[in-house]
Amino acid sequence: MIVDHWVFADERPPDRVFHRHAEIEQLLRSLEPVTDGDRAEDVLIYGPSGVGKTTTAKHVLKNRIPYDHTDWTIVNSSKTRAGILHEAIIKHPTDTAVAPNTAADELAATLRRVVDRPYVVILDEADTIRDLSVLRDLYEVPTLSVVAIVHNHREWLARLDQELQEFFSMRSQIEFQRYTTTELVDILEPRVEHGLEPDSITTDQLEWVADEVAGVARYGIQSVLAAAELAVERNHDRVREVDVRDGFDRARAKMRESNLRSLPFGPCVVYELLRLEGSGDWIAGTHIQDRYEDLGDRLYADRNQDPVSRRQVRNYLEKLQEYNLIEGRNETCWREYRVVDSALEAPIEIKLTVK
DNA sequence: TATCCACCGGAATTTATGGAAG
DNA sequence: CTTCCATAAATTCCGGTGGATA
Repeated sequence: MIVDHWVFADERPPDRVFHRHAEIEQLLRSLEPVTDGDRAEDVLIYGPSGVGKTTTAKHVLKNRIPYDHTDWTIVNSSKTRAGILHEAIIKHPTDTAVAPNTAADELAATLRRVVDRPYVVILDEADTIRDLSVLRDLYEVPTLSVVAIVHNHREWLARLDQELQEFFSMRSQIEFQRYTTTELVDILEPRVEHGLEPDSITTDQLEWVADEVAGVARYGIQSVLAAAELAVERNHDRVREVDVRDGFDRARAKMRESNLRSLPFGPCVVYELLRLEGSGDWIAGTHIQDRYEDLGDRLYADRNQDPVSRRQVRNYLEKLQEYNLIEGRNETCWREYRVVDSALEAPIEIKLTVK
């Protein structure tokens, strides 16, 4: 049934980009000056997750711009001013060596010195950048241009200071909308063709998946894989309706599980506390904080760490929500939480002694 | 209705850690 | 070894909120 898992991996770029023609053309127009060796126009790309923003930007830079005209890179692991400048320097083809703890001003100077022809820096997940003044540093590099990729462009622009805000508002903004069902089917089909045996899954079933995942490609791809996996486990010779139906849950569960595994010990403790105390029911935020305080050192008994403050427990709860592991309700006072999947255990062991 | 109080979460500040340069 | 600069995590501070109490 499944002939190639890699086809479904998040990191795998698609063979071609579907249904982003208008967006590609618009991006190309902004980047056009680089073919004459000039600085490109800066671009703001926005839209929800999983709709091809990063994929499209990468595709355009990689395949649609002649390489001998332009250097480019994608920056997404760094969230601070110095981190972004550092990444932009070391990823520049001049291979400049620079220490990771250099002062930010110095990094900005180095970048200005090193870049002497068009250089496009893609700022992926730019809404998570802490210090947006880095945009000014980048702007002060004569031939450097920025492609910023964000979820909410209004919020992002609001965080900029007056001058930068005006600057970016004047530049081209490209909106990416959710894929329609038929568009998403076109995206799923080549993966199915290369990743599964022929006739493993019907077009109707793909349409169902595309519809269910509301235009989010990543979720759709994982759902197809999950359905195929279930079919294999159940000895079905092709994907059946029940496999598709259960595939959605499995896909979500897998995404949650990998999220949970990526979290450090502290948030895991709070997660596990909430899971064991609540068994799926809503629990007052204060109660979790109380329990955490009561248990105190015992939670960290076999670790070289101390328990953290109540405030930090609240930060953990917020983080767990971002990762879709828990839900919260009541915005102001009397906040309550519950785990999304009470069967999902954190990869740690804690003992809940007397209540 | 007026006052009180616990809680939430934003923002500023401190702490822990680590690499590089002097 | 000490100093400098960086980051991420944690703590401290505090204003807004809204139920509780008199």
